[in-house]
Amino acid sequence: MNTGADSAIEARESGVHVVDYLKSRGYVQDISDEPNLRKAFDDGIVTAYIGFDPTARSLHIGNQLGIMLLAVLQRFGHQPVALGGGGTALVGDPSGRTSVRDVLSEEQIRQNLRSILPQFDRFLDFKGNRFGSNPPALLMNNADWLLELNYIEFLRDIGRHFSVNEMLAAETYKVRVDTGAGLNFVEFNYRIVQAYDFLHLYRTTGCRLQMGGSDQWGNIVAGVDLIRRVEGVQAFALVSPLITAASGEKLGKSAGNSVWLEGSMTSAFDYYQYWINVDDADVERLLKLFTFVSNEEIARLTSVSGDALRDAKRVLAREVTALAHGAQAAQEADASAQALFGSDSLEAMLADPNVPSAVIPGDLLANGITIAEAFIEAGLVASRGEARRLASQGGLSINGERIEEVDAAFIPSNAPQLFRVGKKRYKRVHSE
RNA sequence: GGGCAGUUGCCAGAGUGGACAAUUGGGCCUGGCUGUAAACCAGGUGCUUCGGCUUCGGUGGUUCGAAUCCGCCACUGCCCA
Repeated sequence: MNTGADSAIEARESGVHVVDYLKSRGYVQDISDEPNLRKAFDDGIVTAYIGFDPTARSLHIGNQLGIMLLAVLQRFGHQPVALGGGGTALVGDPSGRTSVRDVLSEEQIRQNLRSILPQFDRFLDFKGNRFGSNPPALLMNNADWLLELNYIEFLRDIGRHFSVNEMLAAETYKVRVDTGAGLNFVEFNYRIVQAYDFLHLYRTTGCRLQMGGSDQWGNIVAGVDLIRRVEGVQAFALVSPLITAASGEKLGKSAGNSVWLEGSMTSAFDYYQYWINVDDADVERLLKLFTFVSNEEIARLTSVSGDALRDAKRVLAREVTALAHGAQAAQEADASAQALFGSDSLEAMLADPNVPSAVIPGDLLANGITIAEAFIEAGLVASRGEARRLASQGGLSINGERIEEVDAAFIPSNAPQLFRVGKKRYKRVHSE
């Protein structure tokens, strides 16, 4: 089932141009000067960066497209830079926001960065030559240079290159001004700060390409302009389309919650489930964007329709989970999914250590609890009222038996019991 | 600095003294049909020992009774300077 092959590495070996590979995969929405960027790639190692906002203590699926862009470039022998926005997060990007963003504390951001940075490790190679010949990826934090900026110097050297008229005309700011939603001065400066990042990276690492989602186009081009004005050098922008699920929902949202890369926030099992549950219409696109499965294999997998498309989803879920959580975790998540959904075997589900489990402590059981309370203890429902509602709608079961009366006494068992809410939420519950 | 408007449940947004746990839409959840998909249909969506209890930016009042009236505070927007 695991295809094993890495289409980016194969493409490089067979002489496909990076830009063509990126395009064939659907990563490219816009490039600032494609002919010259192609030339730059041909002439040697290109250093490229993407910024990541440390607004939470883990990256989520929404960030993963950017990681993939970096990962592809590295497989083609170029140098990716993952930039933690420790400094810019203190400012807050107004792009795509209709209201003023909450600003996190410096300490909060620092903590977030510490836990985020290791997550890149599975996708990128920080030592070098893991994908044939390739330079090591770099990890940087813009707080390192932004925090020590001198305001007056910055205004004099950088600020003078920016036209307020031009900025006000930009969609990002215009929307906020026109709708009267408000835009404070700090946010207004975000673009300038990000442009400065690009300049700084050019100066310190020779970075000449910034990538990102299409919503970042304006910010990236501002950096390209700044580098041209200050250094007289051509830099490039490459942005990917904004990826939304067929449902119109933002990618990476499950029931309105983000799907995280951090296993303690979203388990590998749930992560796998997110991908296997994607809309039929999204499978092909997601395989191209989030895996290294070859174009031919993807075409083959998605040429079918109906039920058979589930094989494609399974490949998607396995491959992406392997990237984010490792091959072992992907294998286990896949096996668990088979146990839960592939058969009706209660024994299989109960025996599966990868199905999330919960423990009901003995001191609670000593006094006797109701079924509703047991579900609350297991973390499957929030309140008795909810348990009652679900039961009346036929949504609760233990070991496959529908619960009719949630106020009945819960009967503990020495063996684990399979609690279920709806079709997809399961827990193996142990009574102590 | 001055004038005006606003702050309601996950979101949008009704409600202007009792019939309000609060109309409606979206979202979400459950059931049915299915393929762990989509679409569609139905129900649900504060907590509860089912007696009640706690919610409408914060706080203090008025009143038998306040999301609704009054004072102060905070935040947001608009207009003027």
